Amino acid sequence: MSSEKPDTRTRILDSAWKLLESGTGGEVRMSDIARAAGISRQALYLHFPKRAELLVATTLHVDAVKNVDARLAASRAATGGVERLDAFIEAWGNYIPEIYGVGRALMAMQETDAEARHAWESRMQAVREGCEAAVRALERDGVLSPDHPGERATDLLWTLLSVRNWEQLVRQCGWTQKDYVEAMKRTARQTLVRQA
Amino acid sequence: MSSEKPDTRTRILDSAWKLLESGTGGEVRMSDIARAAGISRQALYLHFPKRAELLVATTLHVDAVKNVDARLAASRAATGGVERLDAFIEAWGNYIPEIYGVGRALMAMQETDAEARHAWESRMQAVREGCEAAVRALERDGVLSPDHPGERATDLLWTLLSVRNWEQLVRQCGWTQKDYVEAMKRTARQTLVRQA
DNA sequence: TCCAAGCTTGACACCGTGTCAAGTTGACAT
DNA sequence: ATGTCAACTTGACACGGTGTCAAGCTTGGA
Repeated sequence: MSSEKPDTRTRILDSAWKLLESGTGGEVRMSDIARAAGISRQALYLHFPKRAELLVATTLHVDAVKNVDARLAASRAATGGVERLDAFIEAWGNYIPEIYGVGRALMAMQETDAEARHAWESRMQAVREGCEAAVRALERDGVLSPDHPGERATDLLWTLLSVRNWEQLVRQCGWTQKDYVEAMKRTARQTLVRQA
Repeated sequence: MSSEKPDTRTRILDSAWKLLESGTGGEVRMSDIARAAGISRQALYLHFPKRAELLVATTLHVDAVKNVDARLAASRAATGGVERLDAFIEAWGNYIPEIYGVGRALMAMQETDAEARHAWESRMQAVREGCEAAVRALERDGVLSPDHPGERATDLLWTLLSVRNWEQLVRQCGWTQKDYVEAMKRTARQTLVRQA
């Protein structure tokens, strides 16, 4: 990793990201990425022996560029349970479109490639933990709805905030990003927060 | 269609369905289906020239066997808006696991195959219409939440009841089917029905 | 001057889909 | 018996994408 010259590697990662983001419709092939990075297909395999590895590296690269960790962590600063829930949904919800292209490719590979599946799952783990933290904050404040015992509330929130749901509402139904975030906040509050 | 002997065709469809349902982990290949049906791979292509066609035919076959239309239609019998919402969620929610195997394969092909995408979308159209009908019933009763103008309520319900969400909650989080249906009913009521 | 890293080109194996040609089998009609 | 037709068989192959391998070229540093 650290022994490698950053130049070419970064160029590859940037190209891959750009191609995946623009979502040309068809799948993005290794040869496409190589061409975009200005190297041969075989040289690309010198850097990333497997397609899945390249995809994983690209997500990490995007994460770093987009300051994902920092943005998700910041949402934990809110003191009140409900405010924290809102802040988390806002942070993650607005992050989805920025990583969607890469995530989409990783999700598509999940079905076949074990490595890709593992990568995506561990990636989602961060989100899962964010959901968990938000639910715990609600619990601490005594405002968590009694409808969802155990981990159910976390499961539900996690599912509600899935990339697939964002995809459906924003890409297919044509919602704006703002609409999406507001609706998710409202829905989460209605289902997870004990009603007075 | 009608000119074809039903025997082999049905055997193929049954085999495909069974293989897809059992979800062996890996993808189900044409050769797997042919072997299961007791014919050669090439003969399978005689019946279904494209993989997507076979998948589409299999879904229709499953639909027919499972009486999908009848079950979804029955949910419209409920008079009250809220009861109809409940009935629809119950009908569709309990139908998901029965068609999941085939749907999964079709969803996986969506990314690459236009025919598969179209088939899946037109398939989901029936669900979408069910959601629409349920929302209209709420509207007629004057109990639809004012939070969701226009088609938003339908979009939200449709997304909530997506196969992916079922997959996540039941297959990944380990919810029981009953838990899932109850939670969806509750969530739908909390978000779509005007709170007193 | 030599070496090594990083790249190049070209060839190829593997796998799954889809196609094609030629031969086999069995039912039915004359 | 003979013909014929449909459904099926085997075997071979094209295509596209991933991943591998070998051999040669270029460039910078000791």
